[in-house]
Amino acid sequence: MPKLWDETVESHRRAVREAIEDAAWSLAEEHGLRAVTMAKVATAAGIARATIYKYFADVESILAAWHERQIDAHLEHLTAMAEAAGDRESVLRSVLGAYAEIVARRGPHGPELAASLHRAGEHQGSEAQVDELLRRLLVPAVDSHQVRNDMDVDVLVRYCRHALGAASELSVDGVDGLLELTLAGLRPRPVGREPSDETTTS
Amino acid sequence: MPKLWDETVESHRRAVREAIEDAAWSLAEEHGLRAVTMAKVATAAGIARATIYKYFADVESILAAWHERQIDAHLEHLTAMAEAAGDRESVLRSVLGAYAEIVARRGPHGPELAASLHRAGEHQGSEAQVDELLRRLLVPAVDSHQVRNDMDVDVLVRYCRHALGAASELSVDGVDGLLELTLAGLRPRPVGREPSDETTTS
DNA sequence: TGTTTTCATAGACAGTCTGTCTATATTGCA
DNA sequence: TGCAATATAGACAGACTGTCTATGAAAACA
Repeated sequence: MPKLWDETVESHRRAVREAIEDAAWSLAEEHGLRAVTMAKVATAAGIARATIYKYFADVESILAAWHERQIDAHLEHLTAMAEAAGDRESVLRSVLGAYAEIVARRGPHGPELAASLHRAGEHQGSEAQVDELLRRLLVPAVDSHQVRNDMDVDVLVRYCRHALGAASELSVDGVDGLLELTLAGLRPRPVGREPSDETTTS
Repeated sequence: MPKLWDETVESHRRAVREAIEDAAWSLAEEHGLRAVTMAKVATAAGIARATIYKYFADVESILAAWHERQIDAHLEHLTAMAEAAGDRESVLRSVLGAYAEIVARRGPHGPELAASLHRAGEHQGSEAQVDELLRRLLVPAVDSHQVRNDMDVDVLVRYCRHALGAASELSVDGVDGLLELTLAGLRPRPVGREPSDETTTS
């Protein structure tokens, strides 16, 4: 509910934009994605329906913008963590843990929204950026043999993101175990042990 | 395009149902979920718009039914595999591998549809059944110490399903590596090794 | 065979949402 | 003060929905 014309034009427009995004998200959260209409968003945001079209083309754009805002904030958090001091092992652990926590916190509604936005071509915005962050973390870890090197890094990255994505269905205390499992998958295979099948990397 | 009245009434209705479902899916695949309307589905299926309402209440129901049909077929396949002869290790491997392959084959459109259907309350239909299958496989494996037992089985199950879900973004040859990673996460921690931090499970 | 039941159909209907376009009013800015 | 940008209510056509007819066609039954 932004006041009419608060201070400067630019800040006003930004305030209205955010009010629209928040209203849309809150409607989606409460009544489901399908129930979000331009008219309801406008009402909830406290503006006229006609006005909303000067900010967004359709409902999807609104939710996509909201989503991007969230992602940006999360990415900032994760990036800061990735650049923090500490040995590679613990940095990797803390970043992956933080990601899992984010996923867990946004709950079951998160994937739903993300998937709906997927198709809108906004795919580049979120997962790809997480992937890039993970890759920057994993490459040196692979080189220094802290993470198995018998695998394409692409696969490692997708594995991490998806495995930790399970946090969306887990309670907060399950997340620790999930992180442990995921990290265990990354560890280099112990050499000279495990006399079963595929010892050679094929 | 089912012929008018083929043989018996029941088989006719089944044929029409499937024609509707297939038409809806093909529209969704081609033009996106949002573009699927009852009118277009009816036209594509070769029936009148009014008729379609005697089979399905709305677009979501149609896609949900299509999805369920696919899932059922896949689950049958996986279940057969799970009950096949062989040691636990290789059965687990083949079932997980088969699941990953299914996910990879349905491509990037799969998660999109599944997520949209999620919210419709159809959640019970697919993931839960996969989870149950995985659980039946994992519990004895945990008991016989072929899979780590320091973790809630629930977490193991979610981990498996999500990690293998990464196959949706991978090419077919990446799937092998993904399976390897996932299985590595499941293996019991080697006792008495790894003198780093968390040696005790705590 | 004729009768009855089941189904498909076209068309109409009100209701909702969309996207656009007015004319008018308000506010910031120079 | 005047100009440019914005917000607004209202109107509008178009699309989709869900329901309801009346009509006809095909199948099932006796």
